[in-house]
Amino acid sequence: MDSFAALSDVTRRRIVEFLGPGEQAAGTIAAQFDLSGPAISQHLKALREAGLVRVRVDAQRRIYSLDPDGLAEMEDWFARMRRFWQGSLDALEAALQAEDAVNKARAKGKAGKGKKGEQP
Amino acid sequence: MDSFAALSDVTRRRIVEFLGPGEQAAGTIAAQFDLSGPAISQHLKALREAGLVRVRVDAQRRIYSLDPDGLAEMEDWFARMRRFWQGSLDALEAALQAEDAVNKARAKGKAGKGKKGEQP
DNA sequence: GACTTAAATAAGTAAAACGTGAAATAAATC
DNA sequence: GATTTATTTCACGTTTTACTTATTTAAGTC
Repeated sequence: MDSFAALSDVTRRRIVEFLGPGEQAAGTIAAQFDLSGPAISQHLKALREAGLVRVRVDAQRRIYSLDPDGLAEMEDWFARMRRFWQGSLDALEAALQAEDAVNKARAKGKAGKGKKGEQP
Repeated sequence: MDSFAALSDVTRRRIVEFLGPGEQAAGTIAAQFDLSGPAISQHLKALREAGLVRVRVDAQRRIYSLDPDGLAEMEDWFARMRRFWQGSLDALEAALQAEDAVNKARAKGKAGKGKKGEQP
């Protein structure tokens, strides 16, 4: 299971959020949810295998914490994508400004007629 | 389907990546994959409903593009979480430095005994 | 108006995900 | 060493997902 799939589940996302402030025992995590222990245990396994959390053993307890590496890896994807969609945002702004200019021009000259999607 | 679930699928993620550089017709997108047209159409629907992409109609063609809003919304989650795991990273660095200091001290004094994970 | 092109929807299916209760594992306590 | 505590693993039912092919919708083109 990859990191994205791991975070597709709301419960797992909430677990990650819960671990934000600091490490927590499996039982403490489970107590936050209206689900059976095994259910949480399986979610933790998924997060572990996705490299999003780490376990530390303390007697019978398993103490879970965020794995910054796994999370950073996901952010990388967004960083890579952001380059593009930031561009899109810029393009959108430009388009809106252009449209605005056209509207102003129209208001002045009140020229009519035009198919869909043209910017004269 | 929420945005995270939408991106949990590799194909959908690849579609988003493919749309990075700019808008593309559904057919062009489908051509990138070894899947039937309907399969891609369904993936596009999922991405649309998640608010990650937009469609524009051009005759029979549907031109898809990234929806910066939807993508930004996801990044917000990471931004919110980053505050925490940045802290964790700092803690990790501190821990590594501390470990380093200990190792140096050991090298000097050549004291033995320790748990697993030491590099003699 | 028939035909082609482009895409979406419908219906069905096999595989995966998510939950449960029961059993197994393992450390601490009495 | 039997019992309690914390958690995981197992077996299994239900629901969801990701595909497929067949059909429908809709806009050109001849």
